[in-house]
Amino acid sequence: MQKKPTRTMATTESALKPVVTRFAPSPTGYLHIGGARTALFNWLYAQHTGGRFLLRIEDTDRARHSSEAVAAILDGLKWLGLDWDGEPLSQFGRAARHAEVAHALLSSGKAYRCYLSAEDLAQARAKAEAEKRPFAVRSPWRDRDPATALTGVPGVIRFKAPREGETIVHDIVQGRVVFQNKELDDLVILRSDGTPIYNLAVVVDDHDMAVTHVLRGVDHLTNAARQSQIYSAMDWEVPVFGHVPLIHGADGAKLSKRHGALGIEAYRSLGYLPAALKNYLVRLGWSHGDAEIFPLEKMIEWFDLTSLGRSAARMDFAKLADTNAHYIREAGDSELIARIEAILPELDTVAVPKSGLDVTTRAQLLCLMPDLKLRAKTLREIVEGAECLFMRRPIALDDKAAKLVDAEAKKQIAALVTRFTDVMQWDATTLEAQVRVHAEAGGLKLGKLAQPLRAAITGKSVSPPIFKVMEVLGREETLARLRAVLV
RNA sequence: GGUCCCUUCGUCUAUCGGUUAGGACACGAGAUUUUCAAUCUUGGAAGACGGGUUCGACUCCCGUAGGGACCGCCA
Repeated sequence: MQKKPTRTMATTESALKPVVTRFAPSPTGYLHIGGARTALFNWLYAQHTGGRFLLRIEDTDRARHSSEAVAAILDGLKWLGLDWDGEPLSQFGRAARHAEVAHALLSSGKAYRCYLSAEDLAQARAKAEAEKRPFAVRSPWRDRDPATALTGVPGVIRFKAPREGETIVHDIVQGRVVFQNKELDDLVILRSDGTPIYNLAVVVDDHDMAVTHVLRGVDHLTNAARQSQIYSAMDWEVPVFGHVPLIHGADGAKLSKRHGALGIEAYRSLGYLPAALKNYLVRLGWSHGDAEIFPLEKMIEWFDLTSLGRSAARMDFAKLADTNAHYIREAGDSELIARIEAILPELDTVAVPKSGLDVTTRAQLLCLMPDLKLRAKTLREIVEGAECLFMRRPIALDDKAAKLVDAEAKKQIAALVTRFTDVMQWDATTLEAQVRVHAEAGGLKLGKLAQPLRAAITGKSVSPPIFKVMEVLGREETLARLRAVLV
């Protein structure tokens, strides 16, 4: 290595070693919000240190594996912009290596063949429960001479966990967590069919992939203890563990479908921006002083493991919406249109062309976008705000709108129509000027005229600025809509 | 039940023994306004409880209560 020491490495900015992190979902369902957050944390930390972020699919349980789920997870990560290094690794494909390690443990006396049947175990468990006694597997095969191994019975390989002393997990988030070894029993590492069990596979893979930092949900904390024991048995270096708190529903209970344990693709089709979702997620359990908005570069620059909190956070859709509104306002108009078009087929709340926008509508939408995005918290709300563009004559007026178009209003509209017919320049400024002149002449407040116009043109009492809508709709369409309420 | 973890405004959080306990979202009031927003001003709102340690605790220690996670030949 001939690396010249750079200036930055010597200065105050700590020269962090590039780390290797990973995200290791099991493909049993979609990528949920909690998974997205752990993936984000891992990704951010890798970026922060200039390291690598790897992806591994934990698919050793073939019965629960689904390739659609894998695809959904990859799509979700891509949508969020969490790109991984190299090819995603399939854990299943490494079964031979896992078995090899299990056998190495076996021959070094750190594991043993166990012939306890599932029924034996179930009985022992039931008995312990009946006696209100904590259950731990105590296999009679643990200390038996390996030569007495049964033949013809498949059996499993169990890890010979230490019975004395304690196992300490040094966790960068949770601190020093001590487990008494007598509480940890001998876990199966290789099934009777020769396939590996999760806790073994994880250790072997993380080691082989040279993972330096394992960031995952606290639900894995006890696994960290058992995994630490396997690391020691293999004489491998234990990675840095960081067990992040889980995300709860708004009521503090476990996140269920009712609360919004939606797949990431649901957030997409609800009209959230990936940047907003990332921003919201990174603030759940992590902070950087009073900062709330993190442009990606800042997020990467500031993200650290020491500022991760230890308590569970609740999902707050109002805050997510606010963050999303912020990113919508910052986004480019054509980018927003592209994102809207991407989710158009999934929009069921508004009458929009599912097939896509025609050239005219897209141009109108683009023109109105600066006004629309100021009023929307989600892409769906943008579309809802733009509904007047998708409407076809005759425009149906809702109750409030119908009320606004009373006899007096119709009189004014009739007068305005004549005025508009002669307008040279059909744009918002000119139109507004015309209406203002008319209002002044009649001694009316502008709202007295703008509201009926809005009602007649959009069918609603609220809309984007009405003169802008008129401009975008064009002379012909606008006048036609106005005349329609006069008959 | 056992083990482990957590506990500051309604929510997300700041505070790293000395602050009028700060910010953001949400909520209330006002200003502005062609509607709705946006924006600006402004208000209310918190250290679970009980003991210690200390000159001094939100901050450290212990206990209680509440919440959570894990206890599979699942991951």
